[in-house]
Amino acid sequence: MVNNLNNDVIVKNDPSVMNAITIDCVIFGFDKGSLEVLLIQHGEGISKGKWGLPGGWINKKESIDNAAHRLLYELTALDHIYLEQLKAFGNPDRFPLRRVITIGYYALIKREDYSIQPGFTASDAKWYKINQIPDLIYDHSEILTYSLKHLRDRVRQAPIGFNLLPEKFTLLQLMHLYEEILGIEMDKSNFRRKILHMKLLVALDEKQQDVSHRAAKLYKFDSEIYTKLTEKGFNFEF
Amino acid sequence: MVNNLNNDVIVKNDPSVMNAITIDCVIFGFDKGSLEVLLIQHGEGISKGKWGLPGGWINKKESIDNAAHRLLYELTALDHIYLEQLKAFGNPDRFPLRRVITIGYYALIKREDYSIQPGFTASDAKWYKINQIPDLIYDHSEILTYSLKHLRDRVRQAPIGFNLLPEKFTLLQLMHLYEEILGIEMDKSNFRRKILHMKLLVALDEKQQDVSHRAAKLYKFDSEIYTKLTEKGFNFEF
DNA sequence: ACAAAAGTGTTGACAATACACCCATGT
DNA sequence: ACATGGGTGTATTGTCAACACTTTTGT
Repeated sequence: MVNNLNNDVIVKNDPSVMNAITIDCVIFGFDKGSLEVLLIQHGEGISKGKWGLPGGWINKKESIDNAAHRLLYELTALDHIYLEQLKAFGNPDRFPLRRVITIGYYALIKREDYSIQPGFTASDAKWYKINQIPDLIYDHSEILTYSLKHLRDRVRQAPIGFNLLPEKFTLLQLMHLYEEILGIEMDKSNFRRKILHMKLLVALDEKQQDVSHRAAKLYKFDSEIYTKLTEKGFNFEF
Repeated sequence: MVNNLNNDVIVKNDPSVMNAITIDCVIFGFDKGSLEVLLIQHGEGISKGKWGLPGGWINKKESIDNAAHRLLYELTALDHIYLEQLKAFGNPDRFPLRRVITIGYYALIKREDYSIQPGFTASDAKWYKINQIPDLIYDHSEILTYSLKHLRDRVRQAPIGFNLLPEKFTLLQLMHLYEEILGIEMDKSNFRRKILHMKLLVALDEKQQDVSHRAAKLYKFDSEIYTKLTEKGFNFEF
């Protein structure tokens, strides 16, 4: 399932597919305090053995957003994923065989909802910590760098970080997420005040289980509240 | 010069050109207190007489950014323009004849540097005030709406508004620009304090000429200062 | 003198930061 | 009892918005 997404395996002549445009996805996850990216190893073709971003071709009859969702579903078996277009990457020589422009997307997924199925044949899929990324094929490093920068900007201006966490989370987990993504240290007390003051979180009647210290209260993000607040002019900012 | 940019005139079979991807540019200008967009009227083809965004095809050997710059130069004869990619638009039926994906760009130009040359034959190019836009071909309204939203976001987070003003401007001109783009009213005194406090502007030893009231001091934007400040962690924000 | 816009000063409300401290719980 | 993280309180400083006021200049 994974390896049919290697977009250099075959130069497509399938007429139901656009043959000069691909989609590449940067899929972010968050696990044990680290921001990670899902990479796949190409099993065949000119870049056999090398790692790259999961991607694929666009069908003639689907929108590009649809194509991205479809590819993501084919890869992770996850639906209703947070997904946004980054931008198009179009250096004339980015793809060695011929001129192919790619449209970058990035997705945020809850790691708890997803377990990797290793691909067929020689292909492999693996999570890499953001500071331990191997050399990538084509211009995929550039795409990844761009998406990381974009994520850092976005996460400050819209409440999208929640998409990386489980449904229920503690305030400190949320803070650690921000610290990891932004690469800064934050003050516990001030973070609590700020995030609670926004009233985007719903406090649950539940606490952490099986922790070797005082259990923290669990919260969840309420996107309805957020929608209502933005309509009133509220602006998320970190 | 203008009408060869109408991207529906001929379905290109030229092998030196990518034939399933175009570029469309939203070109913003600012004149007499109004935000405006440059539109062109198609002279031939299926959408003859209709207005749309200037756009064109991508040469096989040029990057997409280059293509956008080239098209912009061909259209406005202006060089060194502020230009940024918006995103790709790819609904399967956005273009009536066949599947074409377009990459949107937006540009900010100083109206004083530019005077429209009317196109050949029946084509025309014209500035439209942002709230008097006619019906546009294809999905160009969507692209314009998106770029306007994007401009409003961007202008708050980076000092790009200056690209719409003359080299030398007064603080009130700058404020009116922000008011027009953001659609809000601002306080003169607070605006001055805020913008001067950022120390991005250089006060010139010059004043307005030929005004029938007290002449205001002229300022210019110094992008070097901005670069240095951002390196130190400064963050433009409005 | 007065209109029109330039430019300054003051205030109160509120948010950001730093930091000290107490609380609950498992080992 | 102590380590670990959960959670509260406070004092200081800075920023934002509202608005009243003075200055300059052309007519």
